[in-house]
Amino acid sequence: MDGPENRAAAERPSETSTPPPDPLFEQHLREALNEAQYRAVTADEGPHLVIAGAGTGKTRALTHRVAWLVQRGIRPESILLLTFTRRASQEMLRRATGLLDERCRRVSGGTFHSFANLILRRYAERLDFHPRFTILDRTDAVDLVGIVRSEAGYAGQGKRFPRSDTLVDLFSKHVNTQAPFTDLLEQDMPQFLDDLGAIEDLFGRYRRRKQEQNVLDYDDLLLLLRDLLRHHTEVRQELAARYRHVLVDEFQDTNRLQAHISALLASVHRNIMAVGDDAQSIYGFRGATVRNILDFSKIFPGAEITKLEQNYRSTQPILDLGNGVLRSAKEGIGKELFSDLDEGEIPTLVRTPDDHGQAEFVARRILELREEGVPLSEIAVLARAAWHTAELELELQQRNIPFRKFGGIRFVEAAHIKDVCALLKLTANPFDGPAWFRALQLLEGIGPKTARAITDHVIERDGDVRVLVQPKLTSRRYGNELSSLSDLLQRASADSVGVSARLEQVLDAYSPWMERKYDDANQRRNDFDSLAVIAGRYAEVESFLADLAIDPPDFGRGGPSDDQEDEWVTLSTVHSAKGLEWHAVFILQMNAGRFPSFQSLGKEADYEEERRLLYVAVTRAKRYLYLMKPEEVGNRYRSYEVGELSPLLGDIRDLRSLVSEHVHVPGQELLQGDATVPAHDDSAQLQRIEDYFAD
DNA sequence: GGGAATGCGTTTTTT
DNA sequence: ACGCATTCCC
Repeated sequence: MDGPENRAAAERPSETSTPPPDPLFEQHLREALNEAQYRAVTADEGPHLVIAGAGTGKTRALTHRVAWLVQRGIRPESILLLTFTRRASQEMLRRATGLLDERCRRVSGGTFHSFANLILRRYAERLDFHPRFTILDRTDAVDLVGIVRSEAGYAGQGKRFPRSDTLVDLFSKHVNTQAPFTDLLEQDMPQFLDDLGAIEDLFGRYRRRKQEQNVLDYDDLLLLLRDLLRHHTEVRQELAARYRHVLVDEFQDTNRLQAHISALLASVHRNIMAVGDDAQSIYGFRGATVRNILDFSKIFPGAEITKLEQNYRSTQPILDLGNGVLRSAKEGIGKELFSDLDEGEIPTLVRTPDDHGQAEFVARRILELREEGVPLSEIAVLARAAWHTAELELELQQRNIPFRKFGGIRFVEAAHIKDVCALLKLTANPFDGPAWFRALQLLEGIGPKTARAITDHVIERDGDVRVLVQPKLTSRRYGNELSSLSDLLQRASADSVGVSARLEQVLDAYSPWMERKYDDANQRRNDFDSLAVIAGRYAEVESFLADLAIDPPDFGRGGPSDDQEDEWVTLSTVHSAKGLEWHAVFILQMNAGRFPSFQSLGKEADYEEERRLLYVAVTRAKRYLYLMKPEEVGNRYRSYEVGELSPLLGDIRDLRSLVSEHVHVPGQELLQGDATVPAHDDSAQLQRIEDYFAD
C-alpha cells in the first residue's frame, strides 16, 4: 500500500532515495537477461533508444525495466508506459508485478490515445472546451464528413469526387504527417488534384463542425494533447515533472505527433526509453514514420543506443527467411537475427490450385498438428487483409475447428452496437451530431434529410432534448416516436443513473427500432449481453464510451459469451498479429496483388512497407511456417484470376534454399507427396462451370 | 420534398 | 457488402 512513509521516501530526490540494490533481484536480472538486455534494463537516467529485432525479448526488457525502476525506489505512478494497445500495457504490468511486487500495478500507462483522453478531460477548460466531449470512431467520422460533404454540394456534378471514407483517410493523413493536401493528393490520388480547393474547404467545415458538437476524432486526441503540452507551459511542466520516467513501446509505429508528445513529456527529466524495430514499421498509412527512430539522437543528444539481436523465439531456418526478406529491403538499420534454436524444419511454400485448396490444406494441417500435440492456441493463420480468410472460415466451420478472428470488422463496429452507442452518447453529450444523426434515423419516416434538420435544431437549442416534443415536430407522422426518444433521453441522462441502468433503459427503448431495422434482430440481441458485462465495469458512462472507441474489446463477432471453447485457432490480419507469437503460422495468399496488396504496386514506399509486413508475419512463427500460394485466387465476386507468386518472395535471393516447395492436391496426402504432382488439376475449372450453370 | 428501393462501382491495414 | 447516385413512390 501507498503509506505516507513510502510516499515521502519515493519523492526524495534520486541521489538520496535510491535504496541499495537488492542482491537477490540483481542476481535474478543477471540470470534472466543477456548482456544487451541487462544494459537496457539497468541503464542510468538519460535518453535511451533500444533497437529490438523481432523476438529478441523486447517485452522482457521493458517489464524488467519497470520492475528495476520500482525496486530502486521510483514511485510507480511517476513511471509512464506508453504502448500500442492497452492489452500490451496490462500484460507488461502483470509480468512486472510477478517479477517484483504489487507496486508495479500502479505504474501509469496505456495507449497514446487513452492517455490523451485522460489528460484532455482533466485540462479541458484550459483548451476552452467541455470536458464531457465524446469521441468519434472511424464510422462516426465518416458519417460527419458525409454530412458536410453533401451539404457543400461538391459531389454529384457528373464528375468523380472523393467519397467520405476517402476524405476521412486523407484528413487523417494530413493531420498525422503534417503534409499539405497537395502533396498527399499528388502521391495517392492525383485524379482529385482538381478538387484541392473543395477538399480544403470540406476539411475546414469538418473541423468547425466537430468543435460545435463537442466531439473529438482520434487525431484530435493527439493534436490537442500536443498543443496542450506545447502552448501551456505550466501544464507541460506539471506533467513532465510528474513522470520521472517515460517508456515508449513500438516506437517505430509512432507518428510525428506522438514523438513530439513523448519528447514534451520527457522534457523535464529527460528520462525517456524508446523501444522499437525499424524493420517492423507497418503503420505508415497512419502517418507513422521510422524517422522517429532514426532521428532520436537529434531530439535527445547523447542518447544511449542498445541493440538487441539475439532471437529467442524462432528456429534458425525461420530467421534465415526473415533475414532474407529484410536483405531485399531498400533501406534500414542493418541487422541480422540469430538464434540458438538450430534444429527445425525449413519453411514450406505450399502451392495449391485455388483458394479452396488452400483452405483445405490449412484446415487439415491444423488437425494434424493438433494430433502431434500442438494446441490450437499455438496456431495462427495470418493474412494481408481480413477478407482473405473468408474461404478458410467456412472450411474450419465445416470441420468443427474452433477459431477466433482478429482484425477486420469488430464488435463495436456492428451496426446495432453503433446504434446503442449513439443513444448512450446522447445521454452524455447532447451536442454529439453524428450520434443524433444516427439515432434519429432509427425512427420510421426519418431519413438523412430530416435527421440533419432536427440535429441542427437540437444543437442550436443547446442540446435541450425537449425541442423534440415541440408541436411543430410532434404533429409529423414520426411525432410519437420522437416523444419516446425524448422521454428516454431525459430519463437516462440524469447523473444519478448508473452506467448499467442507463444501458438497460437504452436497450429497452431500442428494441422495437431494432426489430424494424434488422431481419436478424434476435441474433443481434445476443451481443447486448457482452455489452452489458463490459458496461458493468464502469462507474461513468463517459469512460465506458471512450474505452469502446479507443480500446475496443478485442473479441470478434459473437462476443465472449459465444466462447464455449477455451481452445481456438487464431485468424488474424498481420497488423493485428503484431507483438504476438505462435508455434505454427500459416500465411495466406502469397500472390502478387494480395500480399503485397495491389494498391502498393508501383509505389515504392508502400511496397517497402509490404515487405516489412511480410517480415513481421514470418517472424511470428516459432517452429512451423507455411507460405500458402494458390495458383488461382477468387475475386470477391466469383471471377478467377491467375496469381503470380508474390514479388516479395521473388525479391529474395536464394529463395530456393530458404524454403522447401510443396504442391498440394486437394484430397491427397498432405506433405508426403512430392513435387512431381502436376501443378494444375481441373477442379477450379469444374467449379467455375458449376458456378456458371448453377443459376 | 424527401424517404425508400434499385443499381452501379469499389473494396488494405487501425487508434 | 457497402457507399453513393439515381429512380421510384408517398
